Amino acid sequence: MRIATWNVNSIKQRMDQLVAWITERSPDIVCLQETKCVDEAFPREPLESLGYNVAAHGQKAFNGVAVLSKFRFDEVTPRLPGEESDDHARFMEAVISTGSGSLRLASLYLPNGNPPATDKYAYKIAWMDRLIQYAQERLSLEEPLILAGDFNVIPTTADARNPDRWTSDALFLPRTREKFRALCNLGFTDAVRAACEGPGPFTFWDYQAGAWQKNEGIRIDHLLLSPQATDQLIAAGVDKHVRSWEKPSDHVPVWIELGLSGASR
DNA sequence: ATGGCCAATATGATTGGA
Repeated sequence: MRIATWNVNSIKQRMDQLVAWITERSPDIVCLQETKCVDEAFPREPLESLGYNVAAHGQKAFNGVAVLSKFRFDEVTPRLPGEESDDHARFMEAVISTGSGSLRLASLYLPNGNPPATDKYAYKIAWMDRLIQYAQERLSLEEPLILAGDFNVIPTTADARNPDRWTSDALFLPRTREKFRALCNLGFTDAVRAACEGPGPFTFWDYQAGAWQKNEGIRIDHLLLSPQATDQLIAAGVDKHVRSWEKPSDHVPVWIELGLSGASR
């Protein structure tokens, strides 16, 4: 079974690329971020025609997450617990019935947090604390669990082409990386790092300053696997070539292959 | 050469992204 995550930077602007990539990669489950689209306007039909169930949680203009699944949704729960007043559409948990039992996953879009000296960074850190709390509770279920999405965290110096350029950025500050480590150390496996030696691979290249042409990339889109999901990990990778397509997102798809059968859909 | 982009909005300038 193949599970992927992709920050598409507007679902409406990226439908052609999304369909092309799905056709090429045939993922069973896709977590999307930055759909930038209210649920009523989400382009469900072309995706349903490709055989996916669609669960979207969006808002006007910014943020927005979704999950596409060839398998049935048993539960779909928007919003990260822990702060009722947080109205950003950045998180959706889904429980999915696969041929090999139940799989719980979250499609998440962690706050950017820049500039660091503002309440935006405080919001990022508070959001990470809430994510840690959520993850701790879910790990206690001892089930296959996957946290997938745009974490807006560069975990280590191996995850940026030029780490020096990111030293004072909210994506790479020591406090940010410390929180990410605290999350991972609950028992998650960073699937791409487990499968690929660094430095790289990267998942984001800025539109500006010829970042793609110079390979000035960073790795900020991650798939974190619970021990029970890690037991099934076969392969992981990044579809870098998608960044070279016409009208690309600034992020590319990241995927894992799990040894769960997809028998009954 | 240290700057260069892209998407959404009651839009022609601003905000957010990273």
